[in-house]
Amino acid sequence: MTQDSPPTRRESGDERRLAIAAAARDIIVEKGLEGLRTRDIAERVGINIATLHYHVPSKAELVALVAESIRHDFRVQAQRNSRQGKTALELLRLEFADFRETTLDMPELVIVLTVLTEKARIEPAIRDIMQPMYDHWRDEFAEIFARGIAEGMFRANLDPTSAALITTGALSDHWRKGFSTRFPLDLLIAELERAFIADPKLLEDHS
Amino acid sequence: MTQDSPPTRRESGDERRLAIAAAARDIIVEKGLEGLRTRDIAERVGINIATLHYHVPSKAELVALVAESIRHDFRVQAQRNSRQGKTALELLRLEFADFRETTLDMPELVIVLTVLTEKARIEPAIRDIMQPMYDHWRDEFAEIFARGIAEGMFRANLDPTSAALITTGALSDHWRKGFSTRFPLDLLIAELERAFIADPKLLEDHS
DNA sequence: ATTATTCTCAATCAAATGATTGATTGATAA
DNA sequence: TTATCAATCAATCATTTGATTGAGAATAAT
Repeated sequence: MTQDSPPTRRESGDERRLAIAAAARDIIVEKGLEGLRTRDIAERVGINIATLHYHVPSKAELVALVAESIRHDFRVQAQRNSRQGKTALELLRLEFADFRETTLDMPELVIVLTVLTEKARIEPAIRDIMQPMYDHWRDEFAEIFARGIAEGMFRANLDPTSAALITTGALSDHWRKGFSTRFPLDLLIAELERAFIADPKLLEDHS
Repeated sequence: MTQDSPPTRRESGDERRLAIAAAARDIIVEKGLEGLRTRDIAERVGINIATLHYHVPSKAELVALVAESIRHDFRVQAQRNSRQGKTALELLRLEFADFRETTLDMPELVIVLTVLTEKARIEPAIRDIMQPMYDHWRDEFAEIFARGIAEGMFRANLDPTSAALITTGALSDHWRKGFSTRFPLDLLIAELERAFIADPKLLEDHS
């Protein structure tokens, strides 16, 4: 009776909230935000509904919790590779590599991001969390493009912000439509490079 | 008593279904798909819930009806301008103009499209309706790019499908984030042109 | 005029759903 | 040891919500 699976194991508040967020994300991936039920989350975590409400008071706060967990995951992901002493083109390729890794390692992350982005349109609290994520991503590209123009590597008539929006838009859209025919990401990225580079001869091929 | 607003004016089945779809779309824009309630639709149309169910048997069919109505609107929109005897660049600009018109005239249309695209991830019946729309849009761009390369107007190293995905992705993403800082669409489109054109000198400016 | 069909509603159901209550258990500090 | 707090659950509430029933009008067909 002592070696059995712990009958009433107790988790700390933070652990529980993490588990709740994870379960909620799983369900959002499976059934979308409409199909998200507090009962289902509680069941998946293995706790009572009342316990769920003890840790996360309302459903609105639950969705906010999920949004925060997404933001956290992206922050972690964004800090994996060093950005020191690299040319603009190298930085651009680093961004592309990061994106490829993320979509490969955690495709669900990207689905939940999409769902919450739509929710952000309606719920200001969610918007306040999601908006800065996109802004930051876009600004990163914009800065890379600006530097690349100064280096003479990218087109002189390139508008950094527009190019950044095109890039993030194309990448977002690519993963968003993961359900449909998955076009090779590498081809898309190669075309993006050609779109912004000053001279094709500058494009040494990279593995 | 005869000039008054008709007390029990009867609509034909088709008219009612149109009104129901329109009301549903309004509510989706306001509250998202989660906030879509049959009662709210009935109230907005001015009919009883039972009457709603008479015309549209279930909620699933209701969402499908909305999807169909979206498809219909896009079909109509796509056939406004003639595509006869135009160069690839002219065709590309026509596509851009169509997009600009649509997002200006019916921004809600685009919101509902986004919502249903997410729904399509989960619901095969909706996917079957939405998927061809995106495919068609992308193919249209791809064909324009292919022709433009043959004409020598677009870059010789351009991959038509990739370029089409970048274009539709960038445009989709732009309207999707309508809630946030609305970056000028014209700047985005101008950058897209520069990204695919063979020689900047070929870009005569257009009003 | 009579019949059939289409359209409409008041009333109601059954299930789902977010949330609360009141009590219990384990850990922690005094 | 005892008082306090954090974590948990069974039971239940109050609405919400998609859907149905059964009956009655308006319209069209014969």
